[in-house]
Parts: sequence; structure tokens; C-alpha cells
Amino acid sequence: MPRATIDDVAGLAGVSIKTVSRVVNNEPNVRQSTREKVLGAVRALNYRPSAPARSLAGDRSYLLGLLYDNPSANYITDVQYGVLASCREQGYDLLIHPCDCQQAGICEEITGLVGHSNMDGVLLTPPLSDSRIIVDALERAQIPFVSIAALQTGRRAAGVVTDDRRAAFSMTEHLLSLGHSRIGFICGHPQHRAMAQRLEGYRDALQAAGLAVADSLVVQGYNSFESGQAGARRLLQRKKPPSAIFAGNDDMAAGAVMVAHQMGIRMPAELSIAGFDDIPLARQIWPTLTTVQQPIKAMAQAATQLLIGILRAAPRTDIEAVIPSRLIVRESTAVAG
Amino acid sequence: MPRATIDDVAGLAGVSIKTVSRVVNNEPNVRQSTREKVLGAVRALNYRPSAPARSLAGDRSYLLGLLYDNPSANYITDVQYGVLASCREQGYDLLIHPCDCQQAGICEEITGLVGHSNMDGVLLTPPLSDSRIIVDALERAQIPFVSIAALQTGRRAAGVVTDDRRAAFSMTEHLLSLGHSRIGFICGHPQHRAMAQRLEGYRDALQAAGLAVADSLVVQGYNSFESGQAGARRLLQRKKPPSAIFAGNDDMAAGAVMVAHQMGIRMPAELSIAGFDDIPLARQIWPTLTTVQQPIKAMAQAATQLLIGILRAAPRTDIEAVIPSRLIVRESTAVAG
DNA sequence: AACCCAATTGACAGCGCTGTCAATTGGGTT
DNA sequence: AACCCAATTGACAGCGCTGTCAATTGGGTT
Repeated sequence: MPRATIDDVAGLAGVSIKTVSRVVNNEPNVRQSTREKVLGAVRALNYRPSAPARSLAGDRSYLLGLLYDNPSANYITDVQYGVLASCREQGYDLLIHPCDCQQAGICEEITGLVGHSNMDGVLLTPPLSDSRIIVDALERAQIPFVSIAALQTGRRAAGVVTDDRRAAFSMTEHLLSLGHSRIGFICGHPQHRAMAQRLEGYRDALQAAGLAVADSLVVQGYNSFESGQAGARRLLQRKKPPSAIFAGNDDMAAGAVMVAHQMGIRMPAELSIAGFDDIPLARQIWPTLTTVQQPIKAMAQAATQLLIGILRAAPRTDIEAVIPSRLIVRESTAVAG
Repeated sequence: MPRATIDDVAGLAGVSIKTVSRVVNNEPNVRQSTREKVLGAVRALNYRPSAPARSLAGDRSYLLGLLYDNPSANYITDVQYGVLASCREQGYDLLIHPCDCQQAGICEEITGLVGHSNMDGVLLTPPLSDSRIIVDALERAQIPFVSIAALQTGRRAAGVVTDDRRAAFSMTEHLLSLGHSRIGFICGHPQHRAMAQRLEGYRDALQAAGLAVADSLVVQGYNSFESGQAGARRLLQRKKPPSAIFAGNDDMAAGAVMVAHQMGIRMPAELSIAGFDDIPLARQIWPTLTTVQQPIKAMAQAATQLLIGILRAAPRTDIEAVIPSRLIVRESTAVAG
């Protein structure tokens, strides 16, 4: 049997299609008895509104986009999970779009994608959320968006963040409390604002402890496992290597762990390593990683709710929701040897 | 300026909207000169057909769904990547839908999802592809689908697989050639056909080498890291533990590696461990995993192409494309000590 | 009882395409 | 030159909804 349409429901309930539409969309000003009659017919016919018809008539698609940069694979799974949870709850569907942040014409690609699938709005993850040209392009094209990341300064937009700086501060304190005074730091990608915040938190804690921030103990990474390996190698080959390494994310920390294994350095006895994010990998390598549990799913959910709210109501802007993260101590950190 | 419609293009090109439609959809029987005139207007106006309007009028949505079971996170990233690549190429969008295979009412949930978003077809990954009730439901609802997995026996359907049995055979041979004669095996989920194939390959190789398949060396796992840990613990606590462990996938192999670390067993000197899939994790743990590189992205791409082909042409069924996989030897396997 | 006005309901156009089928075109054939 | 027929083009309905605005309802008020 073919799918029931709004006309079928209206016929069975003995009302006009407009009234069915009102009930289905939870609009006000429908008598309770009428609402029940319609809902009965909806159930009887197993009616589900046609998404394209709604979309065409109502000029909104109930479709959100999730844009992300390719390599961030480990992190994005959790983001997807959170976003989908909120989408389903609210009757939205989700299109995912990995894209290459660096690529020429990325802005046209993104606005093209959004236009073609006519999404109602998009969710942005770092590093896309940190790109001025991409955010500019979205604003110019008047595409509603929410960042799952810190807002760019001076931007009228909405975002959901965690307290990166404070969490990095706590992690550094943790290492200091274990007696480490030479703590290496592997920075994340220089263009990711969250990564800059984490470096700040590290610096703050050292200063608060009265220690100098040695340039030789801070190396540049690029968020990837491989860049973590490279960074750790540089740190561990110094004349006076650090007794602890704090990496800007878990992927890089895992790379550092790998290098330590290869160099025959025992962890945590001879070297403590800490990460940030608490991706599944943090529990799957040995020693398991002490890290900062970032509530990625919760952040993604909150961002999605925010976006849907913006789509429904008048655009509220300048919103930055902060969801706190917490320290998880596992096997990779211990008292300095 | 508002988005250009088919009428705008028709007006500018001086033809009817039907002709524009023909050109845009690459239909035959349009004079070359007309086609060029229309394409010129399309470019001039930056015209992009409205997805919902097409969908409503043409009764197809250019939307595919990718269904997968929640926990398979590590594997699904690659699948998504491959599927998306093919989708973009062909002008399709992708909706992703994690779902819980075990949950009551899963069939209604799936057909509901597909109906609501009115997808043209769906891609199935294991274990969904191995569930008779789910595949039955899709067939009953006449939803076109392709499995990124072996077909269920006796089923008229299409799927893309790799040569699981032969690859497992090769891996076992590899371990045998290193002098291991007591090789433990951690099975994958009993309801995943691919996992059963891998066990068969392991058995084949032992038999081919004239060795008995000891029941005590085969333990049941459930694909997860944790189940790999449990399985490895059981194997290594035997009076005569194996000198090598072959796990049905990399997640379980990684779990085994973790257990060996915790028990103070040196790898690969005292214990060789091998996995299957070559997920990123295989390179991120220490020692790096010897494994079977499954061409997941290629399989996903092939499956997507197959599905789109089926949607376009008359439904071809009974197709099983086989994409070969290959052995990757890393640090986790070595000559028996 | 007549009236009023907010609450409720419905008629109908129109969103931007594709499918159907009829009309037109134009080069080859007699 | 008249005709024919495949190739090409176009007219128009209709997909299933929502938005707009007008019509109706019905309880409170005078």
C-alpha cells in the first residue's frame, strides 16, 4: 500500500488538511478534541509527513550539516554521536561533510554543499570554526551555524566550548604535584584556538608554581599522532629531557607514548605522559593515558540544540555555552623518579 | 539575491523549463546547440536544482542512508569516508544512522527512518547486514540496499566483501612460518558472518599444516577491545598458553596486547599477536600490530556505486563483489621464542 | 436575545521541479 | 514538391505539503 498523505489523514479525521498540518507541527489554536481526532487518524494510517514536500512548501529542510576537517577522525565520532542524538530528538536529519580546510575554494565548496542539499544550518568543528574565511563565507551566505568550539573574537555567533585553559591548568598542576619540574608541552595546531588555550593553561600553572616557562620544553605539534611522535622525539633528545610530557591532545600523547616505548623509556617510572580529550584510544594504549575528559558528546548535543533553537526562534547570537571537563588520572602519570 | 529557479534559466535560455530539466539531468534527445545555450544560462545564474522540488516531483531523493551498529566506531570512520566519496561524485547526499542491532523494534525504527527521510536506498554494515530480521524488513518495505559485507545465504541482494577466509588463512600461515605451533584464536561476534569466515581460515591453515585445532585455544570474543582483553586473559592463563594469538579484529588484538603488557609478557619475544582490519589503532599501539589490511574505503566506495547503479537501472541482484585484502607485518609478530 | 471578538477552522495558491503526452521541427525519401 | 517519421521541444498537471487570509464557531457580555 502506498504511503498515506495529508489528504488521507484529513479525510479520515473529517477535517481540512490545514488542520492536520497544524496538529502534526504542534501549532497552537487547535481544539483538544480536534487534535485527538487527527492524531487518531495519523496513527491509523501510520502517516509520516513527506520531508521533501514540507521542505518545498515551508522553505526549510529539517536537515543540518556537520562540517569537519578530514584528519580529526578520532574526535569526530563522538561529535557525530552527540549531534545525531539531538537531531533525532528534534526531527532533524544530518548530513556529514568532511572537507579539507586548506584546499583552495573551500568556501565555495561549503556554501555550494549547503545550498545544494539546502540545509537549514550547519555545525562547525575546529579547525573549520577557527578559519576566518570560512566563517565569513557562512555569514555572507546567511547560513545559520554554531561552532563546537570557541568563538572567534568579535564575532556575532554561537558556540559551545569547554574550559580548555582551566583544564590544562589543572593537568599541569597534577604533574607538578607529582614532583615534576621539567614538564614538556607538545602544542596542538597553531591555528586552533582551543589548542592555544591549552598552552596558556600550561603556562599559567607553571607561573603560578613560580617556575619559568622554558622555550626548549615547548614544541610545536599539529594534532596528529605522527606530529606527537615527532614532538616527543625532539623533547626526549634534549640534553636535559623533561620527566613529564603534556600533549595538547590524546593523539599526540599516544604518539609520545609510542616514541618512549621505542626508545626503551619506562612509563610512568621514567616518564609521565598526559593528554587531552579522552578519546577511546586513551584507554586502549599501554600505559593508559591520564587525560582531560572533554565532554565531546555533550558539547555536540548542546551545540545542536542551540542551532535548532536559532533556526526556530529569532536568531540569538553571541552565545557561548561552556561545558566543564574533568581530569582523569590513569596509568601514564606517576611520581617523578 | 534569491536562488535562481528553473524558470529563470528557461527564461534566459529562451527554452521551456522541461528542456532545462532535460539538460540538467543529462537526458538524451536535446540538440547540442540547445544544450549549450541552457548550460550557459545555468552558469550565468549559478543555478542549482532544488533538492526537495526534485524529490517531490520525481519521487527520488538523492539521499542514501548508512546504517551501522553503535560500537563499531573504529571501523565506521573509514566506511563513511568511502561512501561519502562515491556519494559526492554521483550527486547524492548521505544520512548516517547508528542504531542498536539488539534493540526491540529495530526493524520498525529502520524502516521508519528510511521512510521519514525518504532515502532512495541504504548501505548496511555488519552486524546489521547479518541480521535476518533487518534484511527481511528492508525487503518487505522494498527499500533498495547493498551490504558492505558477505551476503546472507540464499538472499537475492548485493554486497561487497573481502576474502576473509583466505586472508585469515594467510595470517595463520605467517604465524606458523615463524615457528608457532600453539596459536590461540579470539573469535569475533558469533553472529557476524565475516568473523566466522576468519575462524574458518584459521582452521584451514592449521589443518593444512597437519596440526589439530585445539578447542582450548579458541575463545569467544565480541569484537570489542574489552572482549579481546577477556579472551586473551583466558588464553594466557591456561597451563600451556599459546605462543601466538590471532584475534578476529584489531580491536580485540589491541585488547590482547594490553593484557600482555599488564601481565608483564614481552612482545613479540614471548608472545606474538595478530589482528585483522588494519584500523588506525593498529599503528598507534606498541608494539604495532601485524594485521590484515582490509580495503574498507574501497569496499565502501564499491558498495555505494553498486547501490546507485541499482537505483538507476533495473534492480540487478545477486551481486557479490570481492575486493582482496593483504597481510601487513609489523612489530607484534616474531619468531617463536 | 442580540452582539462581539478571540479562538478555531478551512479554501486555495504556490513552493520548484519531473512525468506524460501532444505539438513541432527538419532532414531524408519518394 | 509533397510527404514521412524520428528527433526535438513544450504545455500542463501534479507531487504533498505550508503560508496567507478569509470564514466560521461559540462562549461571554450587554
